[in-house]
Amino acid sequence: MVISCHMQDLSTQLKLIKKGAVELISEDELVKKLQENRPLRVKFGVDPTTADIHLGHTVALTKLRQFQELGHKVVFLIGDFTAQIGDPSGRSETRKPLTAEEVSRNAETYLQQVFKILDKDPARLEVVYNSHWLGKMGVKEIIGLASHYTVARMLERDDFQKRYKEGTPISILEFLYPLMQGFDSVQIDADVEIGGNDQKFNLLVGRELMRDYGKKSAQVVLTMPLLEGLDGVRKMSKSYNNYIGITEPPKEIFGKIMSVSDELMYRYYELLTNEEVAEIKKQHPMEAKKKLGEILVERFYDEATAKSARAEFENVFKANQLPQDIETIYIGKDTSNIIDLIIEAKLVESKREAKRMIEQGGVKIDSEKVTDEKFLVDLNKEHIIQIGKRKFAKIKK
RNA sequence: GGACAGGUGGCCGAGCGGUUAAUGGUAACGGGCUGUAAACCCGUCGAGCGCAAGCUCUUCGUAGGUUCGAAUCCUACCCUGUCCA
Repeated sequence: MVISCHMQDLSTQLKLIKKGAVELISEDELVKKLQENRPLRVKFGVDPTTADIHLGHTVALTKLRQFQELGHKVVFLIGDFTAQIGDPSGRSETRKPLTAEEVSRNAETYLQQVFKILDKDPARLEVVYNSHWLGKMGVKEIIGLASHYTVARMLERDDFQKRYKEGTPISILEFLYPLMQGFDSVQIDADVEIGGNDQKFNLLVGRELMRDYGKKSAQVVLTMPLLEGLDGVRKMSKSYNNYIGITEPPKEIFGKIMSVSDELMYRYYELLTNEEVAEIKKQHPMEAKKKLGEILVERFYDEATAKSARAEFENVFKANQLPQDIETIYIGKDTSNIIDLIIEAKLVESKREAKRMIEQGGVKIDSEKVTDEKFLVDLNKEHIIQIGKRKFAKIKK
């Protein structure tokens, strides 16, 4: 396969690359690189600290895909070594380091999900692991690396500075992180590195290190906005539990989108779709939201699935019907009282919680609200139990 | 190494010998309103037993101790921050 002959003209490339980005450092340098008319090496690194990719990650992945479509090569870096250190970026406390096993397990599933978005063609995608070089460094080399940066400069980083002022701990380990990430760029010979806005500092360290290590040209830095999570306030993150995972079931993705505020919906349109936000705002918000749900489900599954996710939603919540596929739970008894039943079905965590649910009118059997805590359920017949608005289960003996 | 300050429920943060399963905020959950929106309003929010009033167990960094009784006092240890070297 010929790689470099499909290069688009400069202004077209530049326009697409800048679309949605927060910052490009520097445009001049990028132009120079593009003018060399070769596939650029576009670095993107992830720490496989969790196995699942969520919508927030797809902002950058979408950008990478665009680079691929422009004929460039994505160097996808799995930070299997750095994941064991724990990057504090964007958070106010030290992250727990992971074990090697956790990391490699995560990396595997992570890649599977990345392939849903990126082109797997080896001419367009290279996957590398930073343990290959970082794992081999000796103390001498690490000290050498550390000598390239100063404490004062480290403390320039926003979150370090904040934590330092607040008196929250920063371990020396964490100072090493940006250096290692930067060293990755040296190893990879990155032309461009993409990252979230919170990564800006680390990405810039990469630029400096590349110069220090005598590279002809340093990487260009392209930062993308952080996607707000479902609460609309904090960034989307698994640890805040405000995320939509791309492997989640279609109806979950659709449902979560529907529960988002209108304001946030438009933000999602801006960062995750090609739609014109101004056009979208002309529609009824609910209609627009359903459409967004469809677009996203289609991206991670397919069109038919997207359509049925929407139909399902309309059935369950508008027409007040039951979902299509309810999990069936088998209980090995003829009868059971309602409290034990929903505990056994793992719909609630404790008896106290079960009682509360009933007291507050959140438990339904076969669409009938249960008010009696002692309600006895005949399990020889199949029943449908509902807890709250969205938990359903079929119960059988 | 020295001098201080601090470690409380998912998070923040009061309490500083009994009235404390522990004020308040926030998150979460249930209900109402709605477009399963958001905002807002009401309620719940360690666990087990009991129809209930209530009873019991576990929880305030860790381990001991004092006391009729401790998150609160003492001792040791661990962890964090500030200042000095």
